[in-house]
Amino acid sequence: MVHRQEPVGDWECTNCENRPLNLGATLTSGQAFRWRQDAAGIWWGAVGTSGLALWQRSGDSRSPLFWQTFPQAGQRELVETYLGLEVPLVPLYQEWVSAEPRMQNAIELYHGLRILRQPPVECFFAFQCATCNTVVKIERSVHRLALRYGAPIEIDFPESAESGMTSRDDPPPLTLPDDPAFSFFAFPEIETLAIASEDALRSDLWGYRAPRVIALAKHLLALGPDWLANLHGQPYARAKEALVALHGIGEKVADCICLFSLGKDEATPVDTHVRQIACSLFVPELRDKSLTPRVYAAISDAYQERFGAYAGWAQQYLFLGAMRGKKA
DNA sequence: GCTTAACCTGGACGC
DNA sequence: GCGTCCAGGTTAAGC
Repeated sequence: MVHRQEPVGDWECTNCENRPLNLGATLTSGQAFRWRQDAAGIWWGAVGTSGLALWQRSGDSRSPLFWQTFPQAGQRELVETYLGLEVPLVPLYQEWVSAEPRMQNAIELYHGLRILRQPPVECFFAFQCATCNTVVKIERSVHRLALRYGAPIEIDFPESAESGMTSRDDPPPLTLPDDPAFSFFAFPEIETLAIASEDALRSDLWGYRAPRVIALAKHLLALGPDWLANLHGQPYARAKEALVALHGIGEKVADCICLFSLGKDEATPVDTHVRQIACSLFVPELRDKSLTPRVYAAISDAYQERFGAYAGWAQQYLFLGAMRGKKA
């Protein structure tokens, strides 16, 4: 990885006029853990074996999305798929508010928030780290895992561009910060994780989750290299059932994998925050109940009955509101 | 079928 | 400075 302080390429642009996007909320809403924003407001991250730089006018969900991919330029489909830009949000907002008027505030706050379509392997292992942990520490652990076992992604363009900010609506020059935090690595292969060192993972703050990561990688290898990716083509219920059958995967993590990487838009991961929201809005009778499988199912059903095929998307708006409210 | 404890770690908080 | 609590869960044992 070569750090450069001169521009590394031209921005490309996707028009978001009819597809609102809230880049900041989407990348910081606890779906993915390896995005970093530089001082110029550019988001840098890795998707598969590609590096991405993304920029949008702050606070404007209808601003065009400016992007660049590395080392191969022009991967528009990768960018649009990853950000779930094909989903028409505005009609969904109308449906959600009709079903639950108290959604209006969350929609206004996070207008353009989208569910990511992440590579399944990264999502699968990143959420192993989420058990009994904080978002800051999950980010640190996942970043260190990629740093230790992932392949470096070159962000080094042969043709540098003379891009300059000509108005406040233009993106800043695309310049990679000279900071190790902005080094990018592909997420490790399953084969690599299967022979990873437990001690190394523990030193990367994976704690008691370290042996589970290695065991799950071995299990995935035994199931076949495409087993996880093939769940994409299965119905939600079947995909979740297959995931929960793995030792170490519970309902919540299975739903996270389904929603954030397998395209199961109706999946509603029920964590402590989502549960509290559901009990305050929809199912107060479950407020004092333990989160048994039956209660988990009742809470999931409450979201899915109200918000239908995109219940997971709707729930993410409420979840982010709860998370941000707690931080504030 | 429900409750409880154990599992790592570090930041927040109270004293 | 130190002790305690808690954080986007899962599992297994005990009742």
